[in-house]
Amino acid sequence: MRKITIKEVAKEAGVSISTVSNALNNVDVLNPKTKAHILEVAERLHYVPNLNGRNLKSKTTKVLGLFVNSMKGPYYGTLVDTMYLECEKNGYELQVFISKNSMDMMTNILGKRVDGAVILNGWIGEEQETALRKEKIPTIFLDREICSQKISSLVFDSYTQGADAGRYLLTLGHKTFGYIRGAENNYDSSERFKGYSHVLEEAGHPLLTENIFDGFFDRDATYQATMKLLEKERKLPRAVFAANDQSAIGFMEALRECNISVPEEISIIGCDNIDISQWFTPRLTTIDTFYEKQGRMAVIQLLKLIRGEKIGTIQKVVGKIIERDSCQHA
Amino acid sequence: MRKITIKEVAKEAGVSISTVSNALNNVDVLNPKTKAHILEVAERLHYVPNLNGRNLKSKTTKVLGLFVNSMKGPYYGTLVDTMYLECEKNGYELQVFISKNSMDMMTNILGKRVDGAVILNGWIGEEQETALRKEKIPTIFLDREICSQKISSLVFDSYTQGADAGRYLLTLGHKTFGYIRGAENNYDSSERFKGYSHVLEEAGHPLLTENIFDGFFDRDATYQATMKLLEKERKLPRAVFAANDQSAIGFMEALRECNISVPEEISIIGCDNIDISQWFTPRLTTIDTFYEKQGRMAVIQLLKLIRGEKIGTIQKVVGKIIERDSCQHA
DNA sequence: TTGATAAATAAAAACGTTTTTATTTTGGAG
DNA sequence: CTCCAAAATAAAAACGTTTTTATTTATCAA
Repeated sequence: MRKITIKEVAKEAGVSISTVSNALNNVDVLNPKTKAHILEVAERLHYVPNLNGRNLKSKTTKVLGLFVNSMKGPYYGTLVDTMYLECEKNGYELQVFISKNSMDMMTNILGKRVDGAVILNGWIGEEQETALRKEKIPTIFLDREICSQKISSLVFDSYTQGADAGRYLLTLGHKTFGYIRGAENNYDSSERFKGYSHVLEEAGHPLLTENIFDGFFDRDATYQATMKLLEKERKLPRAVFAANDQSAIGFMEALRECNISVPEEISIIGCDNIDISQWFTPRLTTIDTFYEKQGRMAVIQLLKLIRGEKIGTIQKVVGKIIERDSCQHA
Repeated sequence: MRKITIKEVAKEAGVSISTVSNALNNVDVLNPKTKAHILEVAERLHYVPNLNGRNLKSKTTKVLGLFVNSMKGPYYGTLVDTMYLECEKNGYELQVFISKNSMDMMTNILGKRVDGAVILNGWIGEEQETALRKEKIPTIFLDREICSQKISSLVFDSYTQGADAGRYLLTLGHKTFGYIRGAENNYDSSERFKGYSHVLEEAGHPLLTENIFDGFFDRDATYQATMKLLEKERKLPRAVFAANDQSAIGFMEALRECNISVPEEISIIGCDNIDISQWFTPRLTTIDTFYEKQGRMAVIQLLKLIRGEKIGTIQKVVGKIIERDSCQHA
């Protein structure tokens, strides 16, 4: 049994291939009867169009691509699922491209495998940015602020989140502060740091370098680092802001292990409001970044760029503090 | 500035397009000097091959596809990341196709967008299965047992997992048992159920219908369902097996809310050994399903099918009980 | 030098579609 | 009937590659 192409369908139905194509893409130029007949034949032969041929000629794929270098962590699943929902609503497919090297990513984008791209944490540099700009590929960046005709940014307002966290802890009367930072060179982590430290500085309680800890956005890494820290018997700050909830939780786990009680001895506020933060004991005070919303907005904005309804902009999603049980007055 | 195709590169380099193609795909039939020159020109013009054209003609994509209907939950991230690693090692790309309808999925597979497919939870039926078999598309199923020339299954030995859980709880001397099942019609959930209930039955302590609870593999759903259940003041079984860790944790959270202590009043064993199970209090006794291993094995097996080195088989990954703090003697 | 062979390059065909252009068929008005 | 326009269909071109086949150029033994 040979491979069924549009040619076989045409032959079997006794029409030309262009007529089959028209029937398939419901162009309403056909006699309804012929169309029905062709569709019946296609169905019977189990014809499935070759997407490479189709996409090559039509220069469109109806696919949006999400480009990431990993899927680990509670964040991605939600992001993908909300993006999918919005794509489906608009007749687009969603495909996720995993890649730790920016070349594969660029090949897929510039090689026309998608109509538009959402880039989360490709380690892409100046060169790739300009390539995307020049080729006018509709693109949304989730991890940096850049914008051009076909490129939009949709980032968390991380600076303000940091500032809010700082102000909140100050309101509670704390005087010594710590920060658990995320991955190096990460936009969100460094913005949160800037906002946080700026507010503390202004209030006359600057963040000391020795109180900046590494968490890498990771629960386990933070746990390990904190345990190591605690071996040294050094004095900890009274209030801590973690760059994300996972770090906050890893931190609290280490503290619990060492019988340091939260929030009595240390207040801690996280960021992201991931599912688990409301289940942990003590329930984690955190900043809701509305990251489910981000996925939806990214798709909506990307479709506008594709359709040419809008040119690129930089949008910032503001967060909101969720008060729970991990912070208390000094 | 027009779009750069292989034709532009050929003209600029003063050679034919077939020569450019040869240079690009490092076929070693070219004069090294010409090849270097062509590569230099391609680089300078920022040439990127159109993947649709390439894949159309060459009939291969060097892409493996993972087909799922959702990405939520701690399981997927790990699966994807381990699959990616194995793909990369073998010169393949990994792309994840999200889709809640089986048609999109089939279009992508039969439409030749991937060289092989790993199917996790497409709701695919008889018809799709035979289509895949007939077309001889290399495929790995992670959610059912089927096999043919180009189709392999790689499932958890869920029956044995269930039986092991049952035996373990029996060993601890328990007499009344419960089961928190997963999504309806789910292979793993029903296999675990079969193994579990069979062992209990044989031991003379059959699982009562009233002690089968709905968890849908979901922490929150299980929590809600359990809270509802506890309103009724009915007697709970002394030992419970949950179809996955998330359910186990949702269950324990509800119990804690109602001041029922684990493991003193109820012993509970989960399944999967997700990250969080070792962090939860009490630390969850569970069955390690080695699902990171599954991702790697799936890719390895799929590549063998693609290369024609092997024909389809059904493989079962056996699990192992991890004893922690959520179970104790009756 | 010549001729044969190998090496290097070019030309043409093919992949499976959609799109553009051309042709045939149909349906009325006169 | 005949003719013309509209409707329906078919033919041909195009999309950007790789692969197959053909041609040119270089190499070297006689």
